[in-house]
Amino acid sequence: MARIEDVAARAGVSAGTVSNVLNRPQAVSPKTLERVRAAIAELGYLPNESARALVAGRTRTVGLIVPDVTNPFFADLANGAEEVADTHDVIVMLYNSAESTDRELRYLGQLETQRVQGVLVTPVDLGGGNVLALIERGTPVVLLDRGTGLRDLCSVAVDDRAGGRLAATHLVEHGHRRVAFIGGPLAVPQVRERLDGAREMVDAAGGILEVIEVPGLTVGAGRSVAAALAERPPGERPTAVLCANDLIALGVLQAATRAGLRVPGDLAIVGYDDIEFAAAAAVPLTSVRQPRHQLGRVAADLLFEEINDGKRHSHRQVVFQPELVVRASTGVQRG
Amino acid sequence: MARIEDVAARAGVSAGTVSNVLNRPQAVSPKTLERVRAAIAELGYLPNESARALVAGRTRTVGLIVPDVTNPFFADLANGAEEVADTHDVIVMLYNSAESTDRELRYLGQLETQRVQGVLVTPVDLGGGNVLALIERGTPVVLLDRGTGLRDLCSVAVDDRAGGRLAATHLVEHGHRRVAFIGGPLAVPQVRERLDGAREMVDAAGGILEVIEVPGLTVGAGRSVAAALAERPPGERPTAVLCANDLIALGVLQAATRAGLRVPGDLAIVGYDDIEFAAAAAVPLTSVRQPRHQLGRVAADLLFEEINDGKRHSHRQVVFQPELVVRASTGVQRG
DNA sequence: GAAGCCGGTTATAACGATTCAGCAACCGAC
DNA sequence: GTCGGTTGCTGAATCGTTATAACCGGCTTC
Repeated sequence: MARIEDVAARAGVSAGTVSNVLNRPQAVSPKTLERVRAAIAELGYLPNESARALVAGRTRTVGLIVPDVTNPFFADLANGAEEVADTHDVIVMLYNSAESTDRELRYLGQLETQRVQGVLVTPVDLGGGNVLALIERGTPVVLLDRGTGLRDLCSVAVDDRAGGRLAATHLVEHGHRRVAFIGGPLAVPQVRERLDGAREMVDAAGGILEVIEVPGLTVGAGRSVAAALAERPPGERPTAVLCANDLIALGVLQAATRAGLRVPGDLAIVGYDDIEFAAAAAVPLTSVRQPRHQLGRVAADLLFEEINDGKRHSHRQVVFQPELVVRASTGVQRG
Repeated sequence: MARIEDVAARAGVSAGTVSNVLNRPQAVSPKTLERVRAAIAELGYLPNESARALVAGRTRTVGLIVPDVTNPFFADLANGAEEVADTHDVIVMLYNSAESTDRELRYLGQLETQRVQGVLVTPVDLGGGNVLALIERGTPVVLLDRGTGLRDLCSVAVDDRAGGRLAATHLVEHGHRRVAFIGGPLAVPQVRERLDGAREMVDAAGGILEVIEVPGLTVGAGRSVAAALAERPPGERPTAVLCANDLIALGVLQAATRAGLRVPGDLAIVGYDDIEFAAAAAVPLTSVRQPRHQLGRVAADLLFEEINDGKRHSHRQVVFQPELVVRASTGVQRG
């Protein structure tokens, strides 16, 4: 593969000039510029990034570690981050930790030996143990959607409590007074916050919020809860459920329909995340949407700010507001 | 950040010895080994990959470009590839082309300037135009799940025709003689092959296969087809549908149930891909499963074979056999 | 006692780019 | 015709690592 010297020889100039053509073309005369460019094209020359990184002391890459690539939330977020990185001439390396601390640790290590400029990461363990070591050794890090508790770090997140309030307010305004919150484990901050927000509004309306904790945010969990709810006499059943994510909501929808409950007539449903399937469900789902793409963009902005400002950078925590998308599963005004 | 010289100074040896500790510890005396390792730990030294790559003339990375990271098929495939890469001490860089030729081209370019050892890619355009340039300049490439037409390349894929046969045979054995195939665009080789396989078996059984082409493999497409089918008088309606993927199948399931058709009583449904939602659907879906993980592993194996064998490597096309997962949507034996 | 060997170590030369001081050629101005 | 000032290019040093040849006591071996 052609090196810069080969190009230089072919164009009859020195290597330094070729480098100038590549990096500061305005410092080269039009005539040689053309000659060198021709040589580059003829040889199919591509600069060696390793050599560049070595002399520059930094690579042109940042890392992005998400807990689940198959979740559209993170795919959109990744796109947003990439757009911003692009404007900085930086490549985003994407990794899927799959919620595994081990994988996260491995990837962080890889990114560090690769000397990436910075890392965007949704930490698996909320204390951010793996991440702290990186930071101490000087790699800029921005936290995504989790671990906002860590004050001396940049982070972006969505206000889950506000999301809970949004969903609950919507139900209350539709006349619901018996509402169930389905989600879990409650130890997950995201779930907890959504619950707290919901409780706040239901309480304020003088309603009753029943909390049904489930082991995971899955379709299966939603189905078994709905099956149990359907068994109750109508008077002891909530008229609406607020689910911690759309998967649970879809499960509830399936099992409830199956058991003969009509949605939203007998049971209104609100989901969370607004995944693609939410709109495509048998009864399109009302859901809380998060500004995913924007989240990625701002996270990347913060990261580059930190990279460029160096020591005199002050960390910021950005919190986005979610938005309610109303569809058929909560029906029309009631009561 | 600490360099190898810093470690050497601290341990009272030369840089060469530190390098030996890292790369050929058996060539170093136990005493100095220990001293050097201690120094490494104390300084938190991490070798600079750019420098390593520069002298080695090759990086320790390969690229993986998939058309849709959110599709579990590719996520599993990526995991398989990564496992293999791990045993070669190589990092997998993951990219999402999102079916965009532009993005694919950009990523391929990035990978090439990064001097990756090789690339695994599901080409967006089936001719593989973008990919050919890479290959000509000497980067080993293995094609994933597409573009198997290109003979002088390594590739892995799943036998879609066999998948179609598998699904159709299952329906025929359950007594179905009026079957509809729903999928499209038919120009997509995957879809076409599945259809051909299905036709083969339905024809052999003396049945009738109706082809319903849809613009895309989406839930919405499935729903509108099912709505139309439900309008027909029972005698003119197929008793079973074979869908080109699970999303269509889920759409059909929803709309059919909605219209009062019972699944599988009035309409049996077979999907394709066996995505997670298939098992979690209102009526769990019979579907054709592909050995996704294995696909990734073998693709990576082929790539490393090519990387290590160099010129005297002969390209291979590996084709996997799919597997039918029977669930409730095709019910019990009929007729 | 000289020659050869051996494990363990060091010094040195790459790898492919960028940067920067320095130099030649040319410019208009006096 | 000489002088400062550009402009455009070259040559050398440099980044952090690995590979390799050379070295060096200490030990056999004849």
